[in-house]
Amino acid sequence: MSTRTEVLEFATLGLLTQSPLHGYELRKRISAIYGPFKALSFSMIYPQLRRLLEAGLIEEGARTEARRSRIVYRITKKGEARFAELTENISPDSWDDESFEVRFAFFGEASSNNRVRILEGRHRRLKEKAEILRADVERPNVGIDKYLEEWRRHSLESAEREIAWLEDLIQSERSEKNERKTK
Amino acid sequence: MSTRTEVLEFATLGLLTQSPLHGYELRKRISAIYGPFKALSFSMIYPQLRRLLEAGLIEEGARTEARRSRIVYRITKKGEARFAELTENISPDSWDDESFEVRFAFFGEASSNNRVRILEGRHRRLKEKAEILRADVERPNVGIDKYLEEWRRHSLESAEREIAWLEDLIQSERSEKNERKTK
DNA sequence: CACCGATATATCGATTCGATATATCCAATT
DNA sequence: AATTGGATATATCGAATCGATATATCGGTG
Repeated sequence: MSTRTEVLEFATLGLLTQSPLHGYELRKRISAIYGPFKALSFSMIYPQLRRLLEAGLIEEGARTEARRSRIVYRITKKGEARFAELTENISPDSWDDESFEVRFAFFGEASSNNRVRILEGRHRRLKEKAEILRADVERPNVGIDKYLEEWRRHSLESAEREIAWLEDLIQSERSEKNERKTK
Repeated sequence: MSTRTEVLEFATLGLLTQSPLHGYELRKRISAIYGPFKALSFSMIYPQLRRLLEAGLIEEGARTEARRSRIVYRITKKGEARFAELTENISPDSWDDESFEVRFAFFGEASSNNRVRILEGRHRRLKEKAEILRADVERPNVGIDKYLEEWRRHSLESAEREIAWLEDLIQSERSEKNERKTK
């Protein structure tokens, strides 16, 4: 799941697993995952839907008479299988900001093992990032712009906060799992 | 400064203001501004340098005999003027993540007034973002995935921390200015 | 019932990325 | 002294992606 196209395929199948949708609504929901000020462009959505349709991963639902110009898509068996496959299939790209964001938004669909693996991967990646930033920040700096340094300090803090957040999540994933076991 | 090309032009001129550089080194330094795991691609750098050369904003420095395949560029008067112009010319795009990051990295080159204006703009933008997230998080949620909600909560916290960070910076910018005045 | 903003699908040119090619420099190894 | 390999350095191409815009319909308001 490295390119945006792949991330989009995952998000599309994931959302259609929950309920049938048309392109416009799909775009809104994916944009909502990305958060404010970061919408997904239409030119990705519609060609994408056609691709998935041709591949038999989604199918056209019944067109309501009321809104003629609206095409509702629902997921097929094949599409569900593909989504499950993508969910299981974690690559190092999954720790990238956007990939992680989307994977995280569909955690409800994944297994607990899977959730933990993804959280740990993201955790590892951020640890690496933090180490690099820390080395930059703590090095006695000669001739480095003080504002750039200040930005790095802030980035380091952000990374550390996300690391702590991930640790909490991993913790609670694990304890939930144990609870289920001992029940 | 909306497109990546424009951000890159700003960063290039800014770095060349500080010292002459060749493409490879330029790319490394711009990537350093972006932080770990987010490099700039070569296909942006070299065509960009040619454009700036043609526009007379940069010029080829003396080629050292030692390293034949290395072309060092330095900024021209015209280039310096252009950089000053870009520094002053703030648009709403300047509050976008990437634009702000780069502008911030060249704060040393800007006037104090300019610094404050940029910080305040970013502050405004993040306030807006935080409000939207807060509304989402605090709304009694029916049927929203608990992980997506958790992600929003985390995003809100990050935004709030950056807001506080910006407020500190604005504060210290202002007090420095006053100190200079009263001297 | 006329208007307008939100809904809905669609496409195009321009931008940007990712992968790769080619060659050089330099330090370590043999 | 020759060889190897990894970092340095410039360059380009096709594919992916964006941003802007066109077109039409829907639903509520005056």
